[in-house]
This record gives sequence, C-alpha cells and structure tokens, in this order.
Amino acid sequence: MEPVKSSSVSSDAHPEPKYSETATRILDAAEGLFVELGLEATSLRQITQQAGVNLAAVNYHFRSKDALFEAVFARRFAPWARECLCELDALEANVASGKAALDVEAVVMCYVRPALALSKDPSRGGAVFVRLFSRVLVENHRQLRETLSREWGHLVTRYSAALGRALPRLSSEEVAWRLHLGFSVMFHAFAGNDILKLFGRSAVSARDPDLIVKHMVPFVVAGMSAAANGKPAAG
Amino acid sequence: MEPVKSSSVSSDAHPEPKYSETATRILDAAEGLFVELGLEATSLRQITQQAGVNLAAVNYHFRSKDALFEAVFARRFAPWARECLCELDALEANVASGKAALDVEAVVMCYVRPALALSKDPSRGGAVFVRLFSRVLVENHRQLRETLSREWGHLVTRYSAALGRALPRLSSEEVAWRLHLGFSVMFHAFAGNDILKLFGRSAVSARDPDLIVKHMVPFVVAGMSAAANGKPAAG
DNA sequence: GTACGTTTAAAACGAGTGTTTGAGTTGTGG
DNA sequence: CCACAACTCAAACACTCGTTTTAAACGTAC
Repeated sequence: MEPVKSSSVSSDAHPEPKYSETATRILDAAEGLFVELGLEATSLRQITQQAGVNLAAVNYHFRSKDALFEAVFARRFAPWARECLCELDALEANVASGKAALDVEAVVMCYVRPALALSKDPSRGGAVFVRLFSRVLVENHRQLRETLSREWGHLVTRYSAALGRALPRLSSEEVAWRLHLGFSVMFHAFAGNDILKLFGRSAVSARDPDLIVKHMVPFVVAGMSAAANGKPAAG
Repeated sequence: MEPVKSSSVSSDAHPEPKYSETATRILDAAEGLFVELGLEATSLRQITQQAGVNLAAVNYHFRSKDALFEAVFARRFAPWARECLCELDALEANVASGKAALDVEAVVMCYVRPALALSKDPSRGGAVFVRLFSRVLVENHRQLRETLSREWGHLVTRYSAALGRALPRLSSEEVAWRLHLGFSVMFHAFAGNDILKLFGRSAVSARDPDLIVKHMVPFVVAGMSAAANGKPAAG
C-alpha cells in the first residue's frame, strides 16, 4: 500500500532511491515551485497540476507535503555532497603525493568545481537547486535539520581542516571566520542572491556561472588570505 | 473610517507615519513572526494574539496582510537608508576638504556603521530587521518591488560611485562585481545567515555584531582590493 | 443628555489548504 | 480465469486562512 521510501540523504553506499515516473514528475514540479514561491506558498494542487498527475499521488508516493519537500531536497543534495568530498579527497591525495600545493585557492576550488558543475547541469536541478538551498538556509526549515546537519557538518569539518592547513599562521577561530565569510560569498553568488539588484536590474549579470566564478574566486581567495587583523575594525 | 497611512517608504522630507499604540503593537508582533516563520506561514491570528489586539484591528489600521507586511518593512527601512546616505555624504565632504582619504575601507565603513548601529538598537528592530531584510531578498516578494527599488537603487548608485573612486584602476564592470560580492558578505553576515552552521552549532559565534565587524571588514576590504584577475579562475 | 468619529469586539463568510477515503484502473504472475 | 499487487482518480473531510460584517464601547463637542 505504501511505497514511501526511506528518506535518509545517504546512509552508507549508494541507497539512491529510484522514483517512478509519476513521483519524478512530482519532484520536478515541486522543486521549481518551491524555489519560486516558497514552501508555504506552494500548494499541492499547484504541484500536481503542473506535474500533470492526480492530487492524491503526492500523498501516495510521499507521505506528506513536508516529506515531499525533504525528498525534493535530498534527491539533489546527496550527489552534490559526495562530489564535494571527492574533491577534498583528491586534493589531499595530490598534496600527500606532492603533486599539488595545499593553498587557499585549491581549497576554494574544491567547493567551486562541484557548485559550478551542478549549476550547469539541468538534469541535476541546475541553478534551481542552488537557489532552493539558499532559501532553505535563510528560512530555517525545521524538517531538514536532522537530515542535513550530519552530512553537512562532516563536509564543513573537512573544508575547515583543509583551510586550516592552507592558512597555518591563523588561529583556528580566525580560520572558522574565513571559512564562514568565504562560503557565504560563494554560496549566495551561485544562488544568484543579488543584493544590489533587489528587484531592479543589476550592473552585474550575476546568473552566468562561469562569469560568477571568474570574478568570485579572486575575491574569496583574497579575503580568506587577508593579513590577520591588518587593521582595527571600527577605525 | 479608514486610518490607512500612505505607505511610501519616504517621499520627501520626514513623512514618518505615526502609528497608534495598537498599530505599533501589531507591527512589532508581525515583525518578529514574519522573520521567524516567513510571510506566508504567519497568520493574522498569530499576530493579533501575540500583540494582544483583536483580529479585525489589522485590517482596520492597515488594509490587508500584504499592506501590513509593507508597513513593517518600510518602518525600519527608511531611517536606515537615510543613515547610509548621511554616511556617504559625510565621507565625500571629508574627502573634498582633504580630511579623509577615499579608500576601500572608508566606503565599506559607510555601510558597516549604519548596519552595526541598527543591529545594536532594539528600538529600531535590531538584528531582527536585518534578518527580515535578508528573507525579503531571497524570497523576492513582489509587493516590495516598487517600494524598494527606487530608494535602494539610489543607495547602490552612490556606493558604486564611491567604490569606483576608491578603486580607480578597475573597470566599472569589475567595480560592480566587487560591490556585489562585498555587499553579499556584509549583508548576510549581519543577517546571521551562517551557511556553515545550517541548523547545527557553528564554530563561529556569528551573532555578536562587534565580532562580525571585527572579522568581516578585513575580509571584505581584502576581497574588494584584490588584484584585478590576479589568477585565472578555473586553474 | 444626544450625536459623531474612532477604535475594539465577536462572529461569520467563502475560499483554499493538506489529507483521507474508497472505488476504479492497470499490469503481472499463477 | 482469478488474485494481488501498484497505481490513479474524483470526491469529500476537517480545518485554517484573509477578509468582512455587525454590534458595542470609548472620548469629545455641542
């Protein structure tokens, strides 16, 4: 009676849940509407109408609206997180074998490359998922806390360790701040959260992923590598 | 019959609308709930209950839920925008009279000082409003487009011109990108959007405004002042 | 006192929500 | 053929939403 899949983001090997065509259509429609209108403002009837399926199908394939939201998110998040980990593993392997230097830019690129690949691949959600991710961050959805915090926390720990090795003269507290600030830029830049635009047109075409990377990486690398407390803050 | 105030953010001089005590209590309650739950997820009944007023009062003092949201936002935004403009005016006056140098940090501080003052002043919404602002940015609320775009656009033009003078060797397109990226960090840092935390605990106590400024300003100044395309992006 | 504009109170309205039900339809294996 | 899943469908459920309506209380001027 109930085909409800287990909704862990990824437990061990590759428990990637396979969805039926109807379920996939629901996920696709929901993904687009959630990012455009928000979770609360999107009704199941809008989703099923856009997906061309019956209303009850969403409660059949998924358990509830909240569970659907979780599934929408988990479907995209897990592969992307795996890719980030692969980048970090590759970097550390290359550093260990002397084939690469562990500098700030190398760490930054371990995040930029998966985000760039994701942004350019519509079959994995493309930029839509990145925007959904940023909404989740700001809106603080409770239902994703447990699902996310474990995997995400692991990733953060890895990035933090790598950046700490790239910035050996900084205290661990300062490394944490650099990571916090640097990831803030990268994350919101990929999500297209253009504060300068704010409903108007911007001087910056902030939606082309390659352009974003081109201008963003030097900015982030310079910020992360800034001299420790070169100047007092409040002048 | 209808005490509905004009809801322009600020037309000319100081048309600061004065609200009755009931209306103020509604605004305060709505502000907190909107930022905590989001616009759609917050019901008028929650607002009026927390404010200790009757349900119909919100449709009497304001016209509708959307108009209330606009009023909540406008009440905080206008004074803050004025403060930003004052900072820019003061900087340019000091530069003109030779009392100050127009460097990147000076421009950054023209944004940081008002944001810091606002964050530390609960009587003007404090950090709550900054978080509301960031929700508005990400959620792309239609009802604020017209209200905001004019004033905000003016502010952006001023900051852009100032930064352009502080970075004379950069093209105007690159200046726009620096402004975009720098404001992204500052804005989300003040809003407390901690991507590293993401529901878990963070290594960074990202909610103390003074600490934020201390670590953020060197980061942003270094990023904005980075050498133009010092390194190719994708390796 | 009466009259009036202002503000609050409680109840009701119609529309839309997430969810459930139960019957109907398909496809596959014995 | 039948049985048994997997799945779809239309209708209904109980509920909450924003908004409106109606009546009542308040202060002030005549």
